[in-house]
Amino acid sequence: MIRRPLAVVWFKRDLRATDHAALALAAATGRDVLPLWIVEPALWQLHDASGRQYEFHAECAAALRDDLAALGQPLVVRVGDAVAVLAALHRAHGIAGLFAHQETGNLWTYARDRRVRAWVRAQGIPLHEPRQNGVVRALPSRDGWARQWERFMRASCDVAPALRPLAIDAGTIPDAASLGLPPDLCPGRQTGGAPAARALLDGFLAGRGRDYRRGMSSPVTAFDQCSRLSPHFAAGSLSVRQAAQAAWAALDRGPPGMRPAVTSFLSRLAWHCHFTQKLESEPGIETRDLHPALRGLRPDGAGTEAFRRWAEGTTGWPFLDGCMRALAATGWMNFRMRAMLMSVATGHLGLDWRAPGLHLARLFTDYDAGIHWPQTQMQSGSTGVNTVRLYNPVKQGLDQDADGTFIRRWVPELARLPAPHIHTPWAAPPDALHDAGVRLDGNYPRPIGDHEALARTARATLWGARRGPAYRAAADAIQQQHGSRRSGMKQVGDRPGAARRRTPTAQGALELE
DNA sequence: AGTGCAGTTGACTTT
DNA sequence: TAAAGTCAACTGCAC
Repeated sequence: MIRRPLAVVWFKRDLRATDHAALALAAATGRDVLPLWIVEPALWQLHDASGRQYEFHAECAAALRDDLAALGQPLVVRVGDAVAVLAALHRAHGIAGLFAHQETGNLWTYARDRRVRAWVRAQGIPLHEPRQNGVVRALPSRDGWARQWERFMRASCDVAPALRPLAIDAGTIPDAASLGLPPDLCPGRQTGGAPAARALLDGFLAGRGRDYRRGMSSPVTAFDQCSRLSPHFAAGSLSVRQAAQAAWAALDRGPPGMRPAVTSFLSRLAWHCHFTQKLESEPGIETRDLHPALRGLRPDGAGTEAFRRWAEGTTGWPFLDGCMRALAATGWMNFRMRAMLMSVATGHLGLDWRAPGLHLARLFTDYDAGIHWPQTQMQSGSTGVNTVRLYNPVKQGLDQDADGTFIRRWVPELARLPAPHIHTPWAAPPDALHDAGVRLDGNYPRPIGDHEALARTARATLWGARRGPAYRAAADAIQQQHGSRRSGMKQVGDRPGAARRRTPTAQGALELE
């Protein structure tokens, strides 16, 4: 039998057929192209993985299978260890080249990619790893990063190539249970796949996002007024570049009045890559406090009563509980409230960020290590670069949900309590509680503590760790490596003693809303 | 019509 | 992406 060695395109978190450099490169070789998705059980067993994420990815893969079938060869799916699957394909068909996008994942996928790299080298198989977003591998310095981001995003996207059909079993996409994933009830989960992504993008730019800048802050409005593209970026069913180019097109010829929203959206696309770059440059961010002075500051919270109540949404702070429950039921939460959830866990409750970080990772359909772990450390005050930001769970509720609409929906025990008591049921008059059918520590808990006193303690702990001569030097080094050059924050080379003023835009250095 | 004053607003600092 | 505190300028109002 004459073997025709294959150009294998390994799809990872890039489950789309368009703007896919690895697919285009493979097709350009003229060889038969095998589009491959490897479902790795060990990856889905990790503590940051969940059923909702897998199901979303599986829907993306199913849509990709259809898109590729239309091009000539459907997606081939195999279950198992990546090296084992590739080795089996190599034995059966011969692999002439492996094509896969560079990607920034967690420590497990980082190690997995190194194993695959070692294997292809040993086999003499050429490996091609093109870029797919604004993240730069082996980046020597952050200088000029923003400029190269725009250059990459402005470059034209690859169109999907025609594929020759192969006589290879396409395999089936397994369900979550067969991978050993526990049941993960998420009735409001978003739907995966490039068509769903395109519909969200088009709808957002056509007018749904008109009030984006104001609407993103409150969970009452954010579910409708944000783009909701995050899970698609995480699975790759839409590329950041495809979104950026659609946004630029909307600025040129989209509906009038959308300009502020689209401009904000574009800046967030850049931030998406900015945060991923941090993890790409320093993968240890997943497990290690960025600033040495903050290591070991807080106890591991896993298994504690405080952690359990935080994770279940029964802290007794109604707005916080509502946010946690809404996240569990939908797989999504707006940025501000994500920060509040992490801030309360690591601030008021004084827990180390790792267990809360893993809990949130599993609840996020859009979990992406490159966004999540840099954000987790920032929101916990572990980077040492940013100021301590403790969110007041009651004040946020009064600001973002003044009339209690959101709390009523997600904390139905309190639904009949009128605002403003719904924000502070522990302080409500007994007859108001009675009339609303609320029994404190009966059907809704008293708060886990006095949030103002807890915040004072947290502030003292976090600011206390910042005193000491070694603190500033280490913080400066972190800013130099990871900070945005647009931020207006102190740069090495600033004159000592020069005013380090932060203008309102400079405060926005790490501002996502 | 000017004055005193309590309360508000916004800019800025500190934690 | 915070919140609380300080301070000065401002406002509305009574007299």
